[in-house]
Amino acid sequence: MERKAAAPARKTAKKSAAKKPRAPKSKDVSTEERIKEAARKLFTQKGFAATRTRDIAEEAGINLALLNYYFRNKEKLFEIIMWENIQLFIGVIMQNLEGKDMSLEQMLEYVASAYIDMLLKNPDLPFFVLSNLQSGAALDTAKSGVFLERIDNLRHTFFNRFAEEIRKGHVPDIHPLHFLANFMGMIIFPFVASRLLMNRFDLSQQEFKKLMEERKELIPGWMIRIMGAQ
Amino acid sequence: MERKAAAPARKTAKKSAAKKPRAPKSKDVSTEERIKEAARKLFTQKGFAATRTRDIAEEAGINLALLNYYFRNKEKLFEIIMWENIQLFIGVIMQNLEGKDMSLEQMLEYVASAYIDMLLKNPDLPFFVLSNLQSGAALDTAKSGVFLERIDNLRHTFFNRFAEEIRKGHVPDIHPLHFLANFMGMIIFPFVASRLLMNRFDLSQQEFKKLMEERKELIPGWMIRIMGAQ
DNA sequence: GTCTATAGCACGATAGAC
DNA sequence: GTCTATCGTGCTATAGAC
Repeated sequence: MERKAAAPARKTAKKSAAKKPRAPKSKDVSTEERIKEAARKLFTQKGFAATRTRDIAEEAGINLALLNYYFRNKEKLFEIIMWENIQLFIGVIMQNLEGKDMSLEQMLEYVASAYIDMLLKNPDLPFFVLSNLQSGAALDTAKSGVFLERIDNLRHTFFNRFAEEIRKGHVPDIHPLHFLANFMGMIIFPFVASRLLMNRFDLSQQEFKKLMEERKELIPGWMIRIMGAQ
Repeated sequence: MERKAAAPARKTAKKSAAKKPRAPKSKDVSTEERIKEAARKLFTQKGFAATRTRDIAEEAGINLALLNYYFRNKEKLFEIIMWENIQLFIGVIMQNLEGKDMSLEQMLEYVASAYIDMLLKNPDLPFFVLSNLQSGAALDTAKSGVFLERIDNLRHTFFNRFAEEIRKGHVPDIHPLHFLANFMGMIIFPFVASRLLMNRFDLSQQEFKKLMEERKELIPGWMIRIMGAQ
């Protein structure tokens, strides 16, 4: 009857997993950390549903059972990774700005530069974070809400100073959201659309990276122009 | 032994599915179209892996087996939705621009306005499209490549005229990618981060929508400023 | 074309030896 | 702490009646 493959939906994932000589990780990293590292990589790249615990175990070079020994289950592990990623993602924005007494332009330069550096190291991060904060993502919608609250409880130094700055001098009639969206969009969007852009302009990874480096200096200038009195 | 629930990972999805009186869709819509509509909704919201064929069937008000009757399997159905979404997503950019002889500013206005209208109607679209074009997404990486090629085969009227315009007059030393990334980022990013922004600024859906409407007129102005000679 | 029933497998989680 | 072996179930896909 030629049945053979009733549920072949997984052929994709299995293929690349074939053998792999169990990554020669140094033993000085604890097993728990190895699992988290593997989970971070896979969850961040493929999302919750598309990642299988078996893959995490293999990537970490340990047995599947250990995953449930250290972290209770897949979901718990995901939430840990999720929260760490969120902190990384928005942490950049609010580190050490309080009390630094910078000008607006200096702030923009500082944040843009730090953010782009971080994104060059973690290109998949914005997608992961944003996607899991939007509704209807991997987790229960209620869960996203919890994270959003937790985010809000961290004081947004940059957001606040940014909004304040706008209210003070620049552009009276325009909602601060506009400028924040522009700023973050200019920084983050190219990473979210990197494949599309690299394809469009026929760029190598190196060339793309170089352009992103350029943006560290360009973006603050653009922002100043945009925020000038209308 | 208290086993009972060996794989409780699904509690989330099952809950909301409880009964639902089989949506009173009008009969003049073909079954095939109903399935596609349901699939578009769910795939776009939750992605490939997190969407179950059972949910699609229920959402469409038909039996599961019909899904495989019309479309061969889950993956085939996904590819159809994927491609239609891509066309919607980048189609806006290149409709009727050829031979219209607009100024740069007019082009920016036209595209920004059309794009934002489309995004207001399909807020989940950018996430879906971008996420599935980046590597390591729902589908095999090779698949993304196919789509990228297909995209490139559609002539990018706007991209071309945009890049050309930049080369002609404005800003000689800056790579066109920068401006395209800025433009698309300003348009698309707020939708990708809508939850975060609405939460941050304490906005209702209505208020958010209104701000997006504002951006139709603001973005072209900002772009002109940015692209002015440095 | 549309349904019910079910095959068959892959997954997450656990038991239990060491 | 770490492993192997296995359970129970959710899933996709199909067979087959109507």
